[in-house]
Amino acid sequence: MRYDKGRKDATRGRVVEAASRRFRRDGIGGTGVAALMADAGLTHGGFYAHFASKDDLIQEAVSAALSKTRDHLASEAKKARERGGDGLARLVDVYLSLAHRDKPEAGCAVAALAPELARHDPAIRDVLTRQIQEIVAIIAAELPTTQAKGKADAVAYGIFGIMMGTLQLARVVNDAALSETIISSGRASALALAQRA
Amino acid sequence: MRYDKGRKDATRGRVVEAASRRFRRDGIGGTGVAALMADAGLTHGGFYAHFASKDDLIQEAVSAALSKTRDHLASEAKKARERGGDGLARLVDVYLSLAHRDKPEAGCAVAALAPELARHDPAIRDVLTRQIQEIVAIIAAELPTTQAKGKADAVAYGIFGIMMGTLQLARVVNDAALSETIISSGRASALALAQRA
DNA sequence: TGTACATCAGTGAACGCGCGTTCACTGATGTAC
DNA sequence: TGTACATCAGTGAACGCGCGTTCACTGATGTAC
Repeated sequence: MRYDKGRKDATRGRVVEAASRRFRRDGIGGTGVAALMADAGLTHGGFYAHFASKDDLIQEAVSAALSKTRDHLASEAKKARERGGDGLARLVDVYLSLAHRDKPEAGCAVAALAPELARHDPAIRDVLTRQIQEIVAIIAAELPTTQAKGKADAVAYGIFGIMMGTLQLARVVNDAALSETIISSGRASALALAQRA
Repeated sequence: MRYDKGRKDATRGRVVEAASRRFRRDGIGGTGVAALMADAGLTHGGFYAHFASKDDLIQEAVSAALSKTRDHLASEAKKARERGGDGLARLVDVYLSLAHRDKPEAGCAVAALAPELARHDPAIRDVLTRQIQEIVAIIAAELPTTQAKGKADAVAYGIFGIMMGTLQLARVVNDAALSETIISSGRASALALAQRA
């Protein structure tokens, strides 16, 4: 082995990171292999030394993005709880924020890509399914009263649906005031739903 | 004029209809001009006798799709009300149904295309913004108690967000049982939200 | 310590293909005589 | 009523371009001597 053991892995990580940002910002179909390799400081030809195909990268990049979102939401909720605050309210505020609306490339991959991913390979959707369940479990764990697990999960799916749908609505609408109204309506609705648990 | 006055308009309508179905099923980027012209029984070259560009058609096709969804939801809610039933419950059931989940090409264009449309021209998003407001107004009109309009609209945005987010979740998940659970959770949550108005 | 070498991550030209768009044309049609 | 004609909706070859992928190569590197 001529180069450091870690060097190729580091490069690969840079490509995954660049792809995960580009995909969320421009869509998967809207992101070419050449563009994301350039983001990682490489030329397009090197791509196939790291990945079998674009589909292979999609799976990894989407998975990496969602893991980060999951960890971020969990840690923000935990921090708020430890400060004596409301973990769920913090989670909802972080997700339904202007910062998240305006930075899709650093945000939730489900909100950025759900319809496009629904048209992709089962392999990609398998990974996604597991990760959605993980995020929903984190929401369920922050729900106020402890009831039957099924009930908490049902409410948590409703809350994730409202967060993700509201974020997309706020992004697609072409009116700044309306977009902010939508975000605060979504926050209030998500929290109201939580009371029901 | 050599052909009937209505003939060209009829052809144009067929192209818009074919496009609106294809876009919702395969995505806008995933639908080529040649494919949608073939759906309408024509060859690709004729496209520019009817539309200035693909973007021009996108605006019209998305608008046509959403108008139909709006009218369908409004008429189903009205019929239920006239039968003495709950208009909003009917609207939610129609939207969050397995039939809607499995037929994106005939369903809500916002659920099928929101993230992709958010990346398009302001002209397209302008039309969309107006049509989303119309759909939300229909939901608001079905809300149980009459309160301040602002409050009803806020709740209605929450309900539309939950319907659309839940439908996308049910479509992207690769597990039939989970998908059905998500849909029924979404229904219950949307209805619970309505009680709050 | 200094040099020759084998490795292999990364380069960039080339591939076949489908895209949106253009354009010279064709041929079915309604009208004028 | 029958024919010649002008119209123009629709055809299909061609365009330049960017896509995902392949492949012969280059050159920076760690190691062996």
